[in-house]
Amino acid sequence: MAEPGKKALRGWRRLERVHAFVADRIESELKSAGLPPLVWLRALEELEHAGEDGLRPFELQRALDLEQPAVSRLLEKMAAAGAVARTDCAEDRRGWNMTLTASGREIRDRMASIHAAALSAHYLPHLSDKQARALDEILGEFLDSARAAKGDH
Amino acid sequence: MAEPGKKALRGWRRLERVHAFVADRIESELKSAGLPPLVWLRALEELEHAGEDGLRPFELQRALDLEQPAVSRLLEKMAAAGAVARTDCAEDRRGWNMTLTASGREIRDRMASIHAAALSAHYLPHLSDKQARALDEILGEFLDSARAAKGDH
DNA sequence: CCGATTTGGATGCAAACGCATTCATACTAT
DNA sequence: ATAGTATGAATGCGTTTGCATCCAAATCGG
Repeated sequence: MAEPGKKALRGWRRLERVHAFVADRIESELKSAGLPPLVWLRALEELEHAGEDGLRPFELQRALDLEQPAVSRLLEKMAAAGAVARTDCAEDRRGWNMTLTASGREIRDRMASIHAAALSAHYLPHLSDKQARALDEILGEFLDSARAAKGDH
Repeated sequence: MAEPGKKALRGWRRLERVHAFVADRIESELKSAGLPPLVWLRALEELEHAGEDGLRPFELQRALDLEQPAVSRLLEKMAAAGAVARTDCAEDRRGWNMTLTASGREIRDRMASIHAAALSAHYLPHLSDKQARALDEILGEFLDSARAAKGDH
């Protein structure tokens, strides 16, 4: 294989570092606020977005791109914490619908607030508006292209 | 706090997704080639870059931004695999110098090759040259800015 | 010099994760 | 109907991680 462009490779390393830098700070600020890890926020947002009936575990799995046992255990913990409720699933007795509870919404709000604060403190200050827009656009096109590549197997 | 710009926040989410997408593929291609995880490559590269005397564990820790026990165990495994060697440290009898072995260089080469192939397959194709350059530059400035922010405590 | 503190590194333990397996239900074809 | 397969979800187990602690050597203060 031809050696890939130096600049492009360096870009990937930098992306790794930026991700590690910001993700680290988000997680640690959630933790020091006594809140669960970031993946809960993703899950709670998916459930909120899904509306009344909630989601089946396997739907959440696809949305979050996690391994199946990870979802199983995540939901177990979230249910134990009262953030979600299992309701019987009429059309498939193997599974359940997981729905957001009032307490889950409260947790979601507190997490979202810490999350936004962490980004305001550790992400936004390091980008100009122009850079932030360019980044968003480039990464958006990356993801579109990657999804297309996955599509045509 | 004021609500941060929508575009900028979306940019962060996208960065997370791109990172997860590419990192996942790198790790899984290393694994299916029977090679150790990506962090070994980082460590081996640091050691190579450090030259003759190698590095102390705590130096590696700073370079890789890992927790101290993680480095301790990583080096334990790398030593067990013959990729690195511990040599006594003259100037501080608490620690060692870790140096690269011939076998470590060989592992490094094989990992670097898989790594480059994975990026060629899963990262580069989704960016134009222009986008890759822009990304590299924006993230470079981000990291400079972030480092500066850490510097002035 | 000598006690107190700091720093480099390892280790014990509990929680988290990845993988394979298992169980139950749903689908499919004959 | 029924055998065979495929899918949703949970669980057991070995490995990895994170945190706190611990030990030893180095540094600092008197």
